[in-house]
Amino acid sequence: MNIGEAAKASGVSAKMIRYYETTGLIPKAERRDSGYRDYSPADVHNLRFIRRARDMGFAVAEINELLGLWRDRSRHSADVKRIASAHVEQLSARIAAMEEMRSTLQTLIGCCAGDDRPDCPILADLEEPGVAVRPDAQARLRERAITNRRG
Amino acid sequence: MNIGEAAKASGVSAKMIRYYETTGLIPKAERRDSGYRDYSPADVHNLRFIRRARDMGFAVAEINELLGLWRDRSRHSADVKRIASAHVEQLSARIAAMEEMRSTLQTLIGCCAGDDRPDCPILADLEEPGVAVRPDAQARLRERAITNRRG
DNA sequence: ATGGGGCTTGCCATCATGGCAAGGTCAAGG
DNA sequence: CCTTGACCTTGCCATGATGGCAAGCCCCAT
Repeated sequence: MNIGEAAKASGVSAKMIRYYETTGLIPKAERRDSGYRDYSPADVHNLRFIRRARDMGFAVAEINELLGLWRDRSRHSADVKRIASAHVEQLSARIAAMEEMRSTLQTLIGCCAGDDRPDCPILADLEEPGVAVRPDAQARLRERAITNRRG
Repeated sequence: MNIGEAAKASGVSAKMIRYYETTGLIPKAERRDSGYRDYSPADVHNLRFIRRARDMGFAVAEINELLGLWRDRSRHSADVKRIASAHVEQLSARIAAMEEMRSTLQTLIGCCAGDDRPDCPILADLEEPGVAVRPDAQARLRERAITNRRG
């Protein structure tokens, strides 16, 4: 199986398959006389595992650990669970940070006329945080944003 | 004002101030005879705007647009609002993608004993999606989105 | 005048991915 | 058999925002 076929079958691009090989995430592929890499169904199975883990947001270093545990028949599921839990924590932290950004921006957007006049609470807040929108107005707007998405 | 003082006053690291200068986000700083960059309070004001916009997750290219509108006294607030709204959309998309990852992982984690035995639904799902857990969680992950960028 | 801290530039690294280019290989059809 | 087009190879460059390191110069206080 050529790298292009393996790519289609696994969902991992040929470019990334080569990259994973150079970084040691996957073993070096067999080569044919032509120099072409040759992949077995087992290799594709491996790649699909990687692809799936990437889809869940795991970093390559974490996937390396997961692959090790996957291969280790005497693994402890606690180790897998610990990696996954740490990743969930990381996801939660990033989600929270982005939600805070979004909330702030939605408040400001809700205060912006969005017409052809120059006055803009969004710019005003970037210039001097908290001056353009008083906290109580912010709180009201946040409530509306949550309960009624068209404020 | 030296770059270090400007950095402290603005919250932007000296390194990033130089970077913003090379990329043209901010104009080239005045230089003293020694070659040291010299910053005015207005420069710091500029940098704080940038810092704040970064805190809200705007990319540097977007901040460039925002700075242009900030300086333009004949701007239309609609243009600012459009940029901010687009960014909120982007944040929402990333948040949704990460929430789906988290949801899937939490389901799997909830099915994992987390002990010293090797059986692990997390690995099982990475190997063969949807076999270890209910099918509805599987359907969600099929949608794959761009998720790894910082907000 | 000396020492320590700040400034300069420049280069490297991150992380996962895409793109481009020059050249070799394979398979199908004339 | 030869051409053609699709595919493979390696290698280098770019991304985006940030940190680190290093060699060398500058400034101020003792």
